[in-house]
Amino acid sequence: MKPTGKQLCLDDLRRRILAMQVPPGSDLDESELSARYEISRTPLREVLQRLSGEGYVTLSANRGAKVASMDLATMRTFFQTAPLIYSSVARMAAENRTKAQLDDLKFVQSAFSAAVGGRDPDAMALNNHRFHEIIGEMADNAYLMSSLKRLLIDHTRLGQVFYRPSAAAETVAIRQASQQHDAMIAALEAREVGVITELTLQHWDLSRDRMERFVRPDPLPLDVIDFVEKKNAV
Amino acid sequence: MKPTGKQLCLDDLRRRILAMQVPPGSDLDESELSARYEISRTPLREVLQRLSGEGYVTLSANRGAKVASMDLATMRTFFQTAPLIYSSVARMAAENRTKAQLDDLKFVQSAFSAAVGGRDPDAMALNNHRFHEIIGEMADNAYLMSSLKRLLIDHTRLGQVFYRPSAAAETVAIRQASQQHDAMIAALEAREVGVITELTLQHWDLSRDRMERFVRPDPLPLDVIDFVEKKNAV
DNA sequence: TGTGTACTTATTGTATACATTACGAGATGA
DNA sequence: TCATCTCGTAATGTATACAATAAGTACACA
Repeated sequence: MKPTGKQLCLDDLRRRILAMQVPPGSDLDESELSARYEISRTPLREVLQRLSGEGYVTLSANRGAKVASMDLATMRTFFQTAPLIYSSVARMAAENRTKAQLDDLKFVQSAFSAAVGGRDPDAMALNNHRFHEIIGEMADNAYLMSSLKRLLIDHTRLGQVFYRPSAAAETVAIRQASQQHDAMIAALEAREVGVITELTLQHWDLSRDRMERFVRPDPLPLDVIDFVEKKNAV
Repeated sequence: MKPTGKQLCLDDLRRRILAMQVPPGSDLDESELSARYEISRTPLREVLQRLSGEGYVTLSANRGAKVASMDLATMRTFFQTAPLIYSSVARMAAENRTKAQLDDLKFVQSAFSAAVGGRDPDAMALNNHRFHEIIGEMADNAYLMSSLKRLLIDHTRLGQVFYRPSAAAETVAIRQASQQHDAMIAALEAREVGVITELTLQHWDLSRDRMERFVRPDPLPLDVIDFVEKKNAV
């Protein structure tokens, strides 16, 4: 069964937004997209409506679709909300997970691990996204799932920095994150509620630390600033 | 500016679903609805897509739209999740509320109070819904808002019992709820985080108590059962 | 009588033409 | 030179015709 162009469009747009291949706030042109995915505007618009419902894009009347923006206010809310939802979801996941979901999770984690080994930032980001989405599915809570998915969109987009190691410290952190994934799988398998909650918060702290470092980077040492100024003066 | 039929359709469907005028799980026929609201199927489908994103309806491929169901599993999750989200939202609302939002809230509460006086169950349910939605807007947290809105849909639908007083105890509870609303407004105005959290949980307890009583009603006294059996035997 | 199968019908999904709205370029005036 | 208005163009929003899919029904056959 050939995947219908509509489904392809939906998946691809999600992927491209998560990978920041289309930057936050950018306009999405209906004609252009319908041509690209070879579907007419009617189903394309349904895709955009759906992406809007999921928080990937925002629609405004007579103005079309924009990729959801990530301004400072949004990010502040993100950092405030994520630990609450993540830990709640993790607890419920340990209580409600099924065997099949656990197998899914292991499979995705192996893909994530492979991506780390192969230094493929997009594959890392997307598999990490899916990893945490599966934990959401395990929790089996439609109410929290909607919040979680929205958080994960922004988390994955912010995390792009994380998975594109500019410094050696990043690769160390990525391996540490991968190990935390393994530990989380074990805790979920054993239904250890206390352990999964603690691991989830540690995992969050690691991630937050990296992301905040990006938002507010370490100040350059004075001599470097000096160097840059001299260079610009030439 | 005449409200476009599409907006009317959206609002009316939401209202009717919340008021249980269309029961959970019932099918929504596209042709019928497009005729009723005098819009063509294209914009109607966009309305359904949107309602699906908000959790009012569920869509399945080639099977159309159904009003979101309320099975036992859903309700179990609801009771588990609501206090977490409600209290978190309330706290943030106290921190972030604006004057304009507070005025909105007072206005809606006066409408709610009037509905209580006028014994208008639909107006009570809808104004109560809006009351808590405004508190969500005050919190200014897009992530939690999506969860909150979904919770409120089911809360309002379950609450239909609450606002259609069969026993005298219900009217007493409704007046108590209304007084709690007033207290919550005061706490939000004063930005008393501790107070609003406490009030929110009390408000929840009151509501939950009534709803659970509906789900699992008090058992009939034995002599009544006896009477019913005799009657059926005739 | 039960079961499987082809056909009919009703409903959803898609394409396309048309209507409407927003945005910007250019003209006109102060 | 600047502001404002008008109009053209390009986008989004809507209606409708058509295609594809699913459910129901009648019929044949065991």
